Amino acid sequence: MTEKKEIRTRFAPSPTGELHIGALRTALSDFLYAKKNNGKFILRIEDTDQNRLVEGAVERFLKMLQWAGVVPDEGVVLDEDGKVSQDGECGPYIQSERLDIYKKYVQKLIDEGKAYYCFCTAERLDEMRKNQQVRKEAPKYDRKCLNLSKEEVEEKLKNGEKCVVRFKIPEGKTVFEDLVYGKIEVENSTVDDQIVLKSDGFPTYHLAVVVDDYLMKISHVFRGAEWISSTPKHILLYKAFGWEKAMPEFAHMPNILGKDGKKKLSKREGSVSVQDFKNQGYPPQAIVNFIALLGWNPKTEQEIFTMDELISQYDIRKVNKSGAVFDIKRLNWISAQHIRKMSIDEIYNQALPFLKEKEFYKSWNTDRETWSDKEKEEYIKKIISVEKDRLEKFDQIGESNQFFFSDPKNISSDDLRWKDSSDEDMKNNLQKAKKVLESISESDWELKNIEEKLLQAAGDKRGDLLFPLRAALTGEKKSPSPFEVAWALGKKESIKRIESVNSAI
RNA sequence: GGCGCUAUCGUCUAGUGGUUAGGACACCAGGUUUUCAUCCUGGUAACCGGAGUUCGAUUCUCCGUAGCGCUACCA
Repeated sequence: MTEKKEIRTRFAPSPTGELHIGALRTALSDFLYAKKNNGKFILRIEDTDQNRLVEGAVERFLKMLQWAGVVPDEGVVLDEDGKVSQDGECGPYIQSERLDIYKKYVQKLIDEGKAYYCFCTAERLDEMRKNQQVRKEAPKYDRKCLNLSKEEVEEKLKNGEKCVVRFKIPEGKTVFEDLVYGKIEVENSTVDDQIVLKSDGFPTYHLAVVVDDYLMKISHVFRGAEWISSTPKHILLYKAFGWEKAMPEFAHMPNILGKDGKKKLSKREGSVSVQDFKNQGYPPQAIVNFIALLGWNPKTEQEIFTMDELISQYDIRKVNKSGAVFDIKRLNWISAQHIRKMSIDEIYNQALPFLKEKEFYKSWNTDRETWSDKEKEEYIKKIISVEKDRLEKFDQIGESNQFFFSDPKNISSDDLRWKDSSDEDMKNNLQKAKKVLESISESDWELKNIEEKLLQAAGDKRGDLLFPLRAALTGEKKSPSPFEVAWALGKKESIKRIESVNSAI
């Protein structure tokens, strides 16, 4: 008989800065839950504090969500041209454009005696709180203005006295079931008569969030744990409006903690904004995988997830209650796993912007005037396939294998030496390696062939042949295998490098 | 101070009224490998404390302790 309620989740950030990694996690929960249940994921902007607005923040939020693949279905979205726009039946989705709506509902509360005007000055409130502190009482508004007569209120309003509207918290006890934290009970007497409408005509968060979630038919509210103690205010507001039946489910998410394991992850310990992680070259899939696993864990022992796998397996009810420390080493590992699973083309597309910033790339690039773009691309892709299993994030591309982009640095015979072989042996072996490589035609210049031929020539004394070759090709004490390096470098360059080393020692 | 919440290896976590308390990251040691990385094998390492309930508590209850959050005309 009862129709199943449509699942509608929302992410409702304040445009006061960059998208925090913790906020992305909340948004991800919203997104995953909506997708799993065939629902809608809505983005609303909560800009009721006009003093803290940051220029361009909304657009940057949206861009980061898009990067992460956490894209809203409704509300404030990016249009085809990447411009901020709004889409949906329940708009506007920006709170500063909904002032009339809030005023109407506040008036309703006042008319029904559930809210009242308050003309107290900031000074008086400060004084009051100070005294309460001294008396070791909970700081709470003393309801002075609740006793104002109708005439007094009208008089003051007529005189244009500055005022706010407060919600009159009813007596009793508020109990609710949080999807993550379970049952939470609060005595209403410990809750302050919350300001719902500020003197500048803007609502506070508490009023706006309730009105909007109701009007936008939000079924589930996922938000940070810092909102737990405010939730009773919101529930009481739903009741005051008579919207109990439409009340959403609440799920509060524990904080992501910094290294000390106590405080919230903060700027002083490095990256906190999604933009920072993007700039460092983490693939978005890795960030999503990592934050999904922070405070949550599937039944299986699986560690690496695609977005689709997360959608089918993520369960908000299984999210942990305690905060989780952000462990960058684990992120790096997860990131490396994702990069390994990517195709060469995919890595190329994502890593190229990082490579282009590198000095060693820039000079290599200018030295390759005669190369076509296609030749360059092919070369870079070969390097990527060599580095693929060694990469944690895209900005590491080329970094530890710069010999691909410039001549190897000068190496001494000791750098070439395998165990205790003599200089003479090394020279002979380099000659031998060179001959082997020369015997492979350009069209047969494949990794498999190169490896096969070299191993054949080396017999059971692999190090004698391969170590000097590798060192000659790279000029480094450590590097990928000589097969891979020779293959990526190409026949001509490989032979050239062997020759130049051979004549130097 | 008041209110609320939390507590398993260093970290992310699984788990149960009786388990050798499991996995992953990190770390350490071996092995494979021409070096590096990968890969394989092994290892170190945890139930915050105290009572109570119970034949038996990491698990249930209470009390501590510690930490976090809220306590704004911020969200």
